Amino acid sequence: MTPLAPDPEAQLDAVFAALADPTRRAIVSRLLSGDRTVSDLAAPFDMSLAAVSKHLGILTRAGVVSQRRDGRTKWCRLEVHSLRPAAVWMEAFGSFDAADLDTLEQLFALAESLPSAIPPDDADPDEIPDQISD
Amino acid sequence: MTPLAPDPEAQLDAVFAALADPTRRAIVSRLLSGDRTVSDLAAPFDMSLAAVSKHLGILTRAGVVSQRRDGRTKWCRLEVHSLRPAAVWMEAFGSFDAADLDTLEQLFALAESLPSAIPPDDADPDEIPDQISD
DNA sequence: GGTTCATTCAACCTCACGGTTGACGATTCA
DNA sequence: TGAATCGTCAACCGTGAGGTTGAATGAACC
Repeated sequence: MTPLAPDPEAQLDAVFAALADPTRRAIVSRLLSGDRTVSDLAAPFDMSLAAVSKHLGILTRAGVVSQRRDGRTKWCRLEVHSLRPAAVWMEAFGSFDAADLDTLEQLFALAESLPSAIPPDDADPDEIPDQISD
Repeated sequence: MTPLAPDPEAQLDAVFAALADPTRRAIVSRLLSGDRTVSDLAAPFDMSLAAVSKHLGILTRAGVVSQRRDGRTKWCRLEVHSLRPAAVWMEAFGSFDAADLDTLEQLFALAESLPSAIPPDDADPDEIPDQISD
């Protein structure tokens, strides 16, 4: 499935295009919590399994997701490093410098203001409520 | 031409899709050095002016570029702040290593649960120059 | 072997992209 | 006034996205 396109321009094309869809962004977000199977990833969406399989194909061709076969199931893994060039591209435009640190700061401040939403580094992990536990 | 889509999810769609094209990324890059006219932006490309005009339409609809008319020429300006939500999304995934993914996951879940965590960019009217919509 | 489960393939639909060309409106200037 | 310039619009073409359905593949289970 040609996991990586050699041309860096085309690579950016593929990654940005892969992220330009809410279903695929949701898939990427869910893969943050760990590897998942195709049908597991497809479960929350109101569309056919074939449609999700296509989305995963686009993510895989863009190098954002890798797939490994285990028996009759296929496990999908987020390849975070593949997002790096696109992130660097956006950084290059200063879009993340002043104003956006502000936004992140807001986000983190917000996080701290809520009880045990995001624990500090030395916090006990058991405190985390199961927000993402489908 | 509806410069900004209100739905943040659709906003991400539009910005990522706008950046998923090398011509449009080159346009955005050139706009870093300052405002430019449409034909000035079109000059380096081996395509018709109408094609570049379409690209600018896509960038404008995504809010990445604003246009103001001055006589018979139209000046295009890069709206860096419009890249912010996409940059936050990307940068978060791209720069945190695996150890931080848990925290990141919590952060995103939190951000989604609070719609006003990332304020929409139409909040500051001072920043927006006279956007003349044909 | 036959069946069920997990996933993809193939064909089809609709719609939008990315490009072209030609006509058009608006503006500037001789 | 008339002509040149700037930019968009409209129509068209080919391609691919995003979805459907149904059949096909491949592994696991009885």
